[in-house]
Amino acid sequence: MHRGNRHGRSEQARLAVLQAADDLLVENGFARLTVEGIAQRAGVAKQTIYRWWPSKTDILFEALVTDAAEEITPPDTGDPTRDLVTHLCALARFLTASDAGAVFRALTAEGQHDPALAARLREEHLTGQRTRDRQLLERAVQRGDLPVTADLDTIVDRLVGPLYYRALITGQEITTEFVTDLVSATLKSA
Amino acid sequence: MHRGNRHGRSEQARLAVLQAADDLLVENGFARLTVEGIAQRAGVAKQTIYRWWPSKTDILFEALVTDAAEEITPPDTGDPTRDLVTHLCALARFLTASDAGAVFRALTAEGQHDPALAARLREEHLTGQRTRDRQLLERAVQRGDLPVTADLDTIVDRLVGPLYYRALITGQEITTEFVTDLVSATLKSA
Amino acid sequence: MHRGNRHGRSEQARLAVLQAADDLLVENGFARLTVEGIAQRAGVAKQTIYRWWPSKTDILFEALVTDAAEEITPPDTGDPTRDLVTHLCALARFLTASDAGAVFRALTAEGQHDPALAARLREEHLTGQRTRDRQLLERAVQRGDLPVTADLDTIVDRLVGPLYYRALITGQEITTEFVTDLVSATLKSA
Amino acid sequence: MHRGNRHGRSEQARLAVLQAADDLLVENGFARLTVEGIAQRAGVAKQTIYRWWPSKTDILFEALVTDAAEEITPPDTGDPTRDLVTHLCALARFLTASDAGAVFRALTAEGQHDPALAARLREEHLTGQRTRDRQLLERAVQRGDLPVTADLDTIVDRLVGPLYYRALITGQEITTEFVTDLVSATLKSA
DNA sequence: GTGTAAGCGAGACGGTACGTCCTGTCTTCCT
DNA sequence: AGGAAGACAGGACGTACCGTCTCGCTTACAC
Repeated sequence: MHRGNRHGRSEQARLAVLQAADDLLVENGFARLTVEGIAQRAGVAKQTIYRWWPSKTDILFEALVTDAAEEITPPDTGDPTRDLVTHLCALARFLTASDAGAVFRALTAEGQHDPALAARLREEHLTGQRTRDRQLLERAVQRGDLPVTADLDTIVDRLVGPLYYRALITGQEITTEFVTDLVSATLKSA
Repeated sequence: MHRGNRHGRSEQARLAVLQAADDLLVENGFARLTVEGIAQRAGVAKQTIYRWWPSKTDILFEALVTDAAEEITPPDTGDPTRDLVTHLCALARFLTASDAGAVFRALTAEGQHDPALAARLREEHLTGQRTRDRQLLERAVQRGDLPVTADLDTIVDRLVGPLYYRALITGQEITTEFVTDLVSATLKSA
Repeated sequence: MHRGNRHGRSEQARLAVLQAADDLLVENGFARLTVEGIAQRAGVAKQTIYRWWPSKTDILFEALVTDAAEEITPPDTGDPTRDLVTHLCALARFLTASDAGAVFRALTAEGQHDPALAARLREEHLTGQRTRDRQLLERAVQRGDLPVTADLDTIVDRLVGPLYYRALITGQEITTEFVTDLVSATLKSA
Repeated sequence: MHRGNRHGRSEQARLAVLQAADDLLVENGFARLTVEGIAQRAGVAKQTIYRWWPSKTDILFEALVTDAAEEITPPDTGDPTRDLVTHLCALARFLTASDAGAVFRALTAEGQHDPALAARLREEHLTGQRTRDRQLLERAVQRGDLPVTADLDTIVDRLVGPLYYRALITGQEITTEFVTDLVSATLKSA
């Protein structure tokens, strides 16, 4: 089980820690997520965690970046509007129902009182996410569903903002109908 | 300075605790906000805090409800669109720049891993806030700026969602222009 | 069980700690004596220990001073030589066979690399012990068994030195015969 | 500095370790003597230490045995009493003022809670030391300064006991006068 | 006007988790 | 093959707060 050598860390230990952190977060919530507990669950020494991750949020961070991209990569069926609805529904599912989404919510929460974490979250996750969101709008422009003059960034805000709002703030359900109406209204007004 | 008597709690202690909690949250962030610290800053015994508030989030909660309503009560100039822009700008300022907003962000963050807190936040703050938000739309309906068939709740989501998204998630600035465009596009498409 | 109040510490906790430290030292030896272990055995929080004792040696110290004096207070039968033998045998037993003696040996050991501890051990234990040792010699002087010119401090060294040497260094048994011979030879040569 | 070869252990590394252990013991005391620190000071890998010495006390042990004998080998001037005083003064100096003495004190201290170490210390150091001590007494017997019936082992105890006692327990200075008186009194009473 | 009871500041208590340090084992590379 | 490097599991360290408790003081109503 020991890997110890001069050329780098144990991949086994790294994955065990990420998995344990993910599991414990989902099981017990962020408040009860402790480095001590992660170490025990992962069968790893605390020092090994502190050696590679400055804090427990960094562990979650790594877990998030690893998982998120694949879960919410937009489809491309040739019908931008339909793809948009599909993609936003996937995003809603990610935010409300997936393990990675739980990690995202926890990190966003921490980011409220930790500007550095918030910044890192934007750089390493949100930027990529917005790029994926934009792709669909760019295809819509190409198809003529949106005017070339449209401010796509603002439109992204108008599309995903209500989803994040419902998922993180009000907790209202995000139905397909809600998404469909949101998309059609937003595209129409652009 | 002791109040000690058989008929009720010390208002002085209550206010000192709320103020201390608010200050320490803004100064040090939520992570470093401790009951121990609040007690010391407020010149109050820990037991006095535990006697009246189940947890430190309850202290913040009381501080929020006290402050929030007055900061974001919508105006009524007779011009619903203009009022809407004014109100949403005030909301944006509340979310990003006020002390009460910092408390709101902290509680929303905690609510991500504490469903009971999230529910309470909705009941005691968000519901009232959405009611205030809706009032403007109802006036717009009366003025004929919106069709009577419009689903006002959904429109509220589309209006405030992007603001919360920028304030809590991306951290992008919320300019008057952004709000103005958001309002006109949303009303147009409804 | 809790005492917590403004008028000082819990005597119960104090005694539990002293007893646990004493027991664990005898059972496992000094090397395996940990604050963690003492706290657990005593049913006390680590912080309670750190609050009242700067280090684990201080705990042992308190245990020693409490116990030692009564174990090795010299007798007075009117026969100084006999009393001397009795007393030195008691001292030998203390050094080699008693719990308090185990504590003494451990602290003396620590004192080898901690001058402050060594000094404190002298002040608070050894000085008293030597005073008790001297009393017998003073009585011997009064009886005429020793010349008034005798340097009693030096004689104490010659009497107890070999006992400490056997007990702490060579581990040889200290028989009554050895003590008897030591006393008679030492008194004769003084 | 690398020796890495196929022909047995590096004498260079061995000496560096012994020297480093000795230095660090004198500089920082036993409590702060760590295998990690010795390895770093000696420019040697931890594993090299663990390969050759079971524990850090074994390192000190080897250092002691190497140094001690030569420091306290008794002289032979033909005057046993004078030699005895000289030798005991050398012993006192060894115990209180030499580097090897510091190692001896540290090991004796450890021996208080480690019977195996204590036994080894007796076998490999103390036995030899006592033999050297005895030689002088045997010469004294040959010269007629001591009766042939004298129990030399007991006399050794009476001579060196007070020295160890002062050096390790009370910390009193060991003056030439003290030693001279001790020797004359002891020989007289034998 | 005295007695009683509730709220108060204070702070010790048993605990949990923190982040650091060192141990002794192990693996890999270099010589 | 020996030595250097260094990652690993384990576990004690001393610290910070947690939430509970008991204390002795200070009121102010109730008798």
